[in-house]
Amino acid sequence: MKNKRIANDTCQEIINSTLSAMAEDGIANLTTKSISKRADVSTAAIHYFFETKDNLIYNSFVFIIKSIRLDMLAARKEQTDPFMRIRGAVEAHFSATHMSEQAAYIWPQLWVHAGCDVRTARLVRVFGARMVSNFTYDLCDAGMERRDARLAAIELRALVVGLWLEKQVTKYAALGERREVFDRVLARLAEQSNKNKK
Amino acid sequence: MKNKRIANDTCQEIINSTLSAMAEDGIANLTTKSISKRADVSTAAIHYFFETKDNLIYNSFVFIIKSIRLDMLAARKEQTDPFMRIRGAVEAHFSATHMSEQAAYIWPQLWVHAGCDVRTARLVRVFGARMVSNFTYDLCDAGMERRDARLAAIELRALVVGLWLEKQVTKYAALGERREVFDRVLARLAEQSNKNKK
DNA sequence: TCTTCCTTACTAATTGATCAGTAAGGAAGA
DNA sequence: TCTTCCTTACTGATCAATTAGTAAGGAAGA
Repeated sequence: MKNKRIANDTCQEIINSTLSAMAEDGIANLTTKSISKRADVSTAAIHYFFETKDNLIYNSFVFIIKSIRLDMLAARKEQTDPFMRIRGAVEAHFSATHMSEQAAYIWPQLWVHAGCDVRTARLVRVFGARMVSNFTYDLCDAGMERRDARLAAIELRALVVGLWLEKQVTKYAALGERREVFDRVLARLAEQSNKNKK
Repeated sequence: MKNKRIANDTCQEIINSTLSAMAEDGIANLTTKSISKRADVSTAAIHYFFETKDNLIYNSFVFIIKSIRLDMLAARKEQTDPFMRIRGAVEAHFSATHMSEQAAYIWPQLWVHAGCDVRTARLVRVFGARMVSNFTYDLCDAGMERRDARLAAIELRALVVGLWLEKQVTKYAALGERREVFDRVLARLAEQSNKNKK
């Protein structure tokens, strides 16, 4: 309120507020006023730091993509076994530790925004492509042939997104079922790549 | 313009306009004015038929869900082989024949809206649950055990949604790859259920 | 003093919604 | 057949509220 020289913190606070407001009320009801209230700053501060509302939204998306990306990379580095790397990446995707529960609701908003904003579309595309690329690498590492690995990676990524959406939005499956589906797929892939090795 | 007594057509035109406006500009930029322009009626007409903007949005969502649902049911009825039924349902989901290309972009908007509207949330949940239920039935029909069928159905549904999203938004895979991924999964399930039969 | 960070105070435009009014047509009685 | 009456299906004008964005200035540290 009175402390100064914390511009970076203020910026971050505005971004956090943008994400939480978006998650709760949807992008349709996202206003500079609602953001400024949550961040406890004036609406003018938003324009001071981000110029336009559109730019703020884009930068908020960049922030979460980066966060999850970092989480996934960190989870990968801990593991040497390729399947544990995949599992770690997926877990980071699902939990996103430092993100609040609500922030998880950002993904569909991201996809929507990608539909009418080129920058956001690229952001989403690059993130997805990297995930597939990582999975492909891991599966090759596990002994799969390049082509099979690529297709399996695409399948894996689609599955992760689909299961994520099911958990967050559609919600027809029981808690254990989701986990079991994923475990089975991983087990099958492991079996498949072992067969290749022989 | 001047013709009256075509309320049903006008209603439908407003819904179509809502969907196309939503697909093009996103739900964030959806206004009664933009809808009324596309439908070539006054904004007052929108309120006359749908009372509130929110109610119009909900009814538009109901319309597409029903449309796709009908398409899927029609596709299922044509087939006797369980795997062909699954394939038909998925194809209907991907193509949505009588819908324009743009309308396909509605899904993420639906998921977003489900996040802050209970009615929409139920709509999405029921649609997803029915799809899983249908797939489970088909897989049982093919010879799978109930439990396996249920898990495979959840996997299948997640895969369909994930691949759809990849095609529409993320766009990292080539045209053939998507098809091949799905074909492989179906082939594997067929093999799996054949093994059970023996 | 200068720069950084942010507020108060504002505006012009747009928003969803409401209003009174009306043209078209069907139903019913004479 | 003609008149009267009522309902349906809208329109154009207007509403208060809200919107994103701006201009000016102040407080505080360097």
